[in-house]
This record gives sequence, C-alpha cells and structure tokens, in this order.
Amino acid sequence: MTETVPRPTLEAVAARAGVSRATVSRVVNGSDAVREPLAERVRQAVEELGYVPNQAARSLVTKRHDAVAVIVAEPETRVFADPFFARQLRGISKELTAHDNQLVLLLTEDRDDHARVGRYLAGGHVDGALVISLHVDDPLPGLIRSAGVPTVFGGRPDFSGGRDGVVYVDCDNRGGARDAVRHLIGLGRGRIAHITGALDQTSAVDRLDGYRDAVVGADPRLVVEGDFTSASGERAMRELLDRSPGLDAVFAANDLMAAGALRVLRERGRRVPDDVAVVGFDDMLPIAEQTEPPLTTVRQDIEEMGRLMARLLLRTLDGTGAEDQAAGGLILPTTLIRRASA
Amino acid sequence: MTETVPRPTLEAVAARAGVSRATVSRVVNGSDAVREPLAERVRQAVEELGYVPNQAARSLVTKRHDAVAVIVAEPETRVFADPFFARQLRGISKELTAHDNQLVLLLTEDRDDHARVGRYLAGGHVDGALVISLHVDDPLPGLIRSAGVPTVFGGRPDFSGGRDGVVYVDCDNRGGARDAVRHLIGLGRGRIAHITGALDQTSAVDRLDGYRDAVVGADPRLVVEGDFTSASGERAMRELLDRSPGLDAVFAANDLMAAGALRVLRERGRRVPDDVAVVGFDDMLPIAEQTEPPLTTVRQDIEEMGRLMARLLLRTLDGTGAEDQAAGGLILPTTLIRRASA
DNA sequence: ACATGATCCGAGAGCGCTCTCGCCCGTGGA
DNA sequence: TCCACGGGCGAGAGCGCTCTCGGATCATGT
Repeated sequence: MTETVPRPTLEAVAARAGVSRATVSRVVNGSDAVREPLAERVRQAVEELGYVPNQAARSLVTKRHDAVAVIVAEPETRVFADPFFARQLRGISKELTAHDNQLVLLLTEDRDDHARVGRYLAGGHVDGALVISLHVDDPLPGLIRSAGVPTVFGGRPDFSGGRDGVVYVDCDNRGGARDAVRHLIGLGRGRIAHITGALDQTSAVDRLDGYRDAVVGADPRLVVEGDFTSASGERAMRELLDRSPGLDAVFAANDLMAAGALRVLRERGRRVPDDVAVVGFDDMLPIAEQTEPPLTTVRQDIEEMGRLMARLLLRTLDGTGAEDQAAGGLILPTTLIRRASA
Repeated sequence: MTETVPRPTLEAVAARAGVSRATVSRVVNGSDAVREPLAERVRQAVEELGYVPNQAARSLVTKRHDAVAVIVAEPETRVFADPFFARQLRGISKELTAHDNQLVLLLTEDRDDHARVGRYLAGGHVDGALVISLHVDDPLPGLIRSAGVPTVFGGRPDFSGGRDGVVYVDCDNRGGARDAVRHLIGLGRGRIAHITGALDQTSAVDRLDGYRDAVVGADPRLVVEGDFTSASGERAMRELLDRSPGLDAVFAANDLMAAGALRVLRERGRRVPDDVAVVGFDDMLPIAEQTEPPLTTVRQDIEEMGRLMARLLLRTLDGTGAEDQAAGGLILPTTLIRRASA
C-alpha cells in the first residue's frame, strides 16, 4: 500500500560518488582495496542516499543468506508451559544477531510439518539449522541430512552414538542427575524415587541413567515416567506415594515436575524436606525459587546452550573449522543448587 | 561444508521438459495459461529433478519476500515466565506457514536492539511486521512508521486513539475485566481489590478501566500495581492484605498474578473463595486449572489473536483490501470461565 | 479461401548485486 | 630514460528468476 519509495541501488551510490559499482561494492563489503580519499567519498554517498544493500540480489550471487532456521520440534503443549524454549531461543537470538544473521523460526507439531520443514531446508533458503527439543522417533534428522544443511542440535540426538558429523550441544544430564541423587544419599536418604521426563527424549533417558548410576539396583517401583509437565509431576507423585509410601526422597527430571510433586506431597501431608526431600533439574527461575519450599535443583545454563549452538553453527558456516573441535557433542557442566527442599 | 550439489534451475527444468523458461515459470507459479499436455510434462520434469525455486532470484524481481518479521518487544524476564508469547507465536506461525510465509523472529531487549530492528525493517528484508507486547514508551512504532513497513500490532498501541492506519488485534480487555468484577459483585462481594498489570501496557490500563467501570468510586487503596509476573502478584496481595484486611475479593489482571495472590492468601490463612474470592485473566492453561482452588478467570483466545494478526497482515500485503475492514482495531470477545475460586 | 481474433508459448530484457579480468598509472631498478 | 612490476579501479558477465511483448498456431466468421 502507498507507493514505496524505490530504494537506492549500488548504481545510484556509484553515480553519486563518481565511481564504479565495483568500487562501491568493495567499500560496502569492507574490502581494503580502495584507497582512502575515494573510500570516504563512497561512504558519504551511502550515507546521503541511505543505501542499504539488497539482500536478495546479494544472495543470488553469493549463495549465502545470512539466515539460519530454528526448528522447534515440540509436538504439543510443552512449549507453552516450559520457559526452557524461550530461554534457549533468546540465547540463540543474541548470538545470531550479533553476527548479523536472521532467525527464521519453524514451529512443528506433526508429521505434515516435518515434510514442510524438509522441503524448506532442501529449498536452500537458509545457511544452516538449529534444532531444539528433538524426540527419538523424529524423522527430522533424516530429512535434514538429506537436505544437506549444516545443523547443530540442542540436546543429544538419540542416534548420535557415533554417526559421523552430528554436532550437538547438551548439558551433562547424566552427571547432573548423579550429583543430585548422591546429594540425597549424602542426606541419609535410602528410598529415593525418580520421576523421569518424557523418555522419548535423550535428556530424560540420560537423567534416568544418572539416577541409576547413583542408586545401583534401584527398586523399579521407585521410578515413574512423567513427561516434563507439572501435571505429570503430580500424577507421578501420587502413583509413587501409593506404590511406595515409605519413600523419603524424590528426584524429578525437571523443576516443573518437581513443583507438581511438591504440591502433591503437601496435599498428602508430607513435610518437605523432613519427610521427603525433593530435588529438581534445570534451576528454572522463577519457578524453582517460588515453590514451597524453594527447590534444590541442578542448574544448567540454558541460554548459554543456545548461544553455543548458534556459535558452533556460524563457525561451521564460516568454514572456521568447527569439524575438529566440536564434531560430536559439546557438553556443558551442571551445578547443584541447594535450597530448602533437600 | 562438503560440496553442495548445485540445485537445478528453471533452465534445467525447461531443458528437460523441452520448453522455455517462461513456460516452466508459469507452471510453477500456477498460471492457467499453459495447456495440459505441456503443463504435465513440466510438472514431471520438476518432480524428477527435485526442482525448488530460488527464493532470492524470485525476490529480486518480484520485490516480495514472503517473509514477515515478528518482533517481541519484551525488555526482560516476562517472556520466560508467561506462556502468552509462545501461544501467540504459535498462532502466528500457523497462519504464516499456511500461506507459505516465513517467520523471522526478532527479540528485542533494549534500545540498541530497537535501532537494529529499525534498520532491519528499513532494509526491506521482509514484507511486513507483527509486533507483540508493545510498551507505551517504546520508540518502535515510530521506527516502523518511518521504515514504511506494513504492520499489525498485538494489543492496542497506546497512540492508537485515532492515528491513521494503525492496525491491531486485541481482546476486549475492558469488557472482560468489567464482567469479572461484576461477577464478583453478583457474588455479593463488597470490597473488591484489583492487582493491575504493568501499567505501561495498554492491556493493563484497559483492565483497570474495566474494574473501575464496575466499581465506581473504588477505594484507591484497593488497587495495587503489579507487572504480570506471579512474584508481583504475591507482593501485591501482601500489600493489599496489610492495607485493607477487610477485602473480600480480588481481581488480578492475569492468571499468573492471581496464582501468586492465591499462594499468599493461603499463607495468610484466608480461605478461597469463602473469605476472599479471586478472579484472574487469560485462562492460561494449565496454570488456571492447576491452582488451588482452580481459577475463575476471563478467557481470551490468544492463539486466535496471533492467527488473526497474521491474517490481517497477509491480507494487507496481498492488497486484498484490509484498509476498509480492519484499519483501527479488531477486538476479540472474552468469556468468563467459572471455576472454584470465585 | 482469407481475415480476424483469441490463445499459447518463447525470446529477451532486466532485477541489484558480486567478482574476475584486465587496463592504467605510479613506482623502483637498471 | 626506459622497462617491469604491482596495486587500485572499472568494465562486463552472470547469478536464477519474472514478465512483457510479439510470433506462431488454431478456431471461427464471412
């Protein structure tokens, strides 16, 4: 609507500065092959005309887009309840904009979406992709692979065992979980239950493994599967109390579920931490601080994970060899944060 | 990395189908000016070669990008705590992808970011913009205006009074608030407090106005300002109880704050709804359902707002006249959802 | 049979940019 | 003084697409 003012082109700037297009291009792209008096004249012309390069024309020849896709592969509701994604997204966004790259967001819910994403990536509209919250049976990695788009995953993909060239960033889920449970053991707790996350995600599996590392030969009735939502935390806690009334500690695979567990424990009249100690995972603020009592939990720096994912990808795209240093996975450390719940 | 297979061009498809570029272009873009036997041959060639149009080349001539920017103008922490944004984003995403448009996400925190966003929009990289969560003192609308990019706002901008051409989608904040408070009055409550949202957002102001519509000449001590976070809800509730111990109802400007208020009320030994009735706003699931007791609240369809914003913008971009039908604002209705808290 | 449209398709220009190539000019060595 | 050399700059091609325009083809009216 309304006639858009035609934006000045390289040609126009060149004319105004009395030089050739090539020279303007050189100046704009920061080449040092233009001597000072001229370069300055060009810069001034750019300024005066308010010239902004046409990205489409540029991409047409460079085959770079300075854009990366961020794929949020969460089928349903969790994205809404869990601040996790927003936080990771922010980390990614920061790093990306710091390097003048655009963030193209792709939200997927079902298989149809995956096909669409596959087509999109194959279409070569972006230079790379970042995948958040992948589930094990997801066809996405395959699509991405065949699209040939450089990709960094957030969280270890389930097939990363040894498949070549898979790059991911994750936190030390297993080690963090182990620390959490050992802390409970150190508190003298003997019947430690675990509420797992959605076991179609490796983070949940790894945390479960960490739990098992610490509690060798754990009573299987002390482990209940949740799905990272607080509702599932409540459900799991009820089940645990019904099955094993004698439990004296709970390690939940994230803070949201821990908060749910806390509610049920209160409802059932168990004192925390006196009767039952509770530890979460994520240190998701403000949730972890506002539970009653405040949650002892395993901190992971989610925003940093996002930043790192983006940095890794950009480095790959630059050709600044990421192959060597990061192929495989980058694992961030976790810290146990002690509050009142355990 | 690794040599990317050069993608087939229009030219290649044309050669294979034994037609001209122009004809392939016509088929690809769904023109009906190609007769059937030929069109089919082209389609087959496209299929066989796995041809995908080069968006950059296309944009270069059409001056359209089929991309819109979504600007989340939230300075800080709220984006993380409140599922609001994720939900609106999903609505936007759905509508956009349904029309083959890309979603370019721009997260802004401070003034520097705004300048960057302004430059980005002025750069003409996107066809339009969607702005979420605008604050009153924000320079963004000005930047957008001077960039000349068609824009739809989520939530009424503070200057929308009569300024020409401002398009926005909002829910009936004032009416919804009025209904909520009238409901409390209908319950026989006489001292109804209000916890406002961040008053630099029109939604908070409008809800406050709705409250005042219903409680004419309200005791100013019954109104405390919050900022939409649950922590602020707790703080406000404490202040209210200290100042006006006799209150018998609270209307909070969103569910998060209502949940905070609920916690404080329980902590202070007030029964809900017997001693104090509580109403929230948003019907943010699962929060509203999982409070204790479940929250009576004003429902607004956030995802639908997102969808509508996108639809309005796309329509404007198509030239399918949105000027007439939507210039000004589109206000969605709200519904009071009765649960146990009031 | 020929003129007249209408319809379908191809030729070609051009969108705004980058980048190679070669020209020109200035400098230094003989 | 002349030649070789090198670095700064311009000319021009071409990225992959769209779209106008005109030519070819075919049905139709007379």
